Amino acid sequence: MAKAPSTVGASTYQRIKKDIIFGKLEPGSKLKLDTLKDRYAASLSTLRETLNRLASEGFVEAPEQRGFLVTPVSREDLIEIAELRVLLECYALELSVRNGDTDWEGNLVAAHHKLHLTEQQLLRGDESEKETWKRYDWEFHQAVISACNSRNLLSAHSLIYDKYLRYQMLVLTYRGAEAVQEHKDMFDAALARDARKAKSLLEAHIRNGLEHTLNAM
Amino acid sequence: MAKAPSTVGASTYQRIKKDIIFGKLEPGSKLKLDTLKDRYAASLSTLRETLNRLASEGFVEAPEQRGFLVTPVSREDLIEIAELRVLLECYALELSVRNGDTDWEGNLVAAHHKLHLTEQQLLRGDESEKETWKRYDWEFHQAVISACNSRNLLSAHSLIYDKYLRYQMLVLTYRGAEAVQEHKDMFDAALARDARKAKSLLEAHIRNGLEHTLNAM
DNA sequence: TTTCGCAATAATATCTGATATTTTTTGCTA
DNA sequence: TAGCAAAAAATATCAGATATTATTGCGAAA
Repeated sequence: MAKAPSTVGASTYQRIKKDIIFGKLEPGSKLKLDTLKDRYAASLSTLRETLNRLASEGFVEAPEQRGFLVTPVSREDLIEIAELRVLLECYALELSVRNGDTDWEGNLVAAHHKLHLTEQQLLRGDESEKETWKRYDWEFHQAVISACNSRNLLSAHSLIYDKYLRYQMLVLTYRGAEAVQEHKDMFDAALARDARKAKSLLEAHIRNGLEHTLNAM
Repeated sequence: MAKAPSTVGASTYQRIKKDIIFGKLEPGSKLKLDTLKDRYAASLSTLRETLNRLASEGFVEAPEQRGFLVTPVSREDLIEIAELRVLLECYALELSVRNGDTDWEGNLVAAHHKLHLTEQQLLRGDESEKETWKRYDWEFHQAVISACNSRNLLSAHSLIYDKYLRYQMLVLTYRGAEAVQEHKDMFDAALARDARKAKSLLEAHIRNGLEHTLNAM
């Protein structure tokens, strides 16, 4: 479960990234090195390494000679990200559904099961597990495309997924039963190896999420 | 032309990246900090910042606790990158051809002109300008998709283009007249706003380049 | 009052050097 | 030759120090 990073650098990286995605570090806010030093208990050099990395991933901006700030958000940016996610994830899905073996199926079933359980909890009003839910959402989408056989594609997707996720966390509202159904349908189509159908369901799923998030912004 | 970066960090970044892409730093080779310190005249901290950035872009690997190395190359990786480039660039091309205004056309004409001139030189056997040629190749492909209206897409494309470029530089052979023709046809189709045709030409262009590079590896 | 310019203050980028850890190498033994 | 331990080399991390650059606040000029 990707825990316990051995080095200070890796751990700071994960924590800051998470804080950006989950909104604890507000979009557009200045990242003053001295402040971060206390907050994350890391040295200046380590922090700068981390921020450089996040800058190249696009979670942080680094205008020359002016330090760092959390990348601002905007409707246009969200739309771009959602469209890019559609492009990458649908493509990966197609490859994955074509290539997936028995292991892939097993993993997919497990991932959907866990996601589904958590979604049921949320529907019942138990909102205590939002972070868990998001992890399972990630694991599910990841499982679907995991057999695409392209590390490069997976890593591009992972980046764009995280950026999309930040916007979802920003508005903090749960789409509810519809999303549950969309996951279920997509899951079924993928298992049935119906790539075309799965793709169109996925596309709709992402577009609906986009719509929902835009309305809530 | 993106020159004269004001800070040491920015300049080191550009230089190392360039050296990786153009093969001066060999794939898989260890990047020892002390050595780099001399070679790039930057301090340890600055170097580590730079390498972290390059690591997150995928030009460098950073196995924990073991420093840095130039990302190795492989046939599979090249294929993945080429396919991803097809996906991103074709998509961006479609958007761009639909949205492009007069400025876009003007810029495209200029870019193709410069590329074409340099290609003529290369055909005549003047290989002295390989780096220039590649810059114009980039400017041309960039110009085609520049009106796609998505910063996120453009930056993803830029990254993948550079990775693809490294493989081309690795084999160092020029594809010649065919490639020139492909550029020309694509240029014409784009100007004529025939997105479908331009896309299929672009796809073939990239696939042919891939084939060529694979054979030369 | 608004604007401009400059001094004071705060923050950044960069470097050097030190330390604790971890990897890698070397060399010896079984 | 396999295997292990000491020695050497590198790494990750930190704590200052300095020069440079950005920001802020205030008084003078319009």
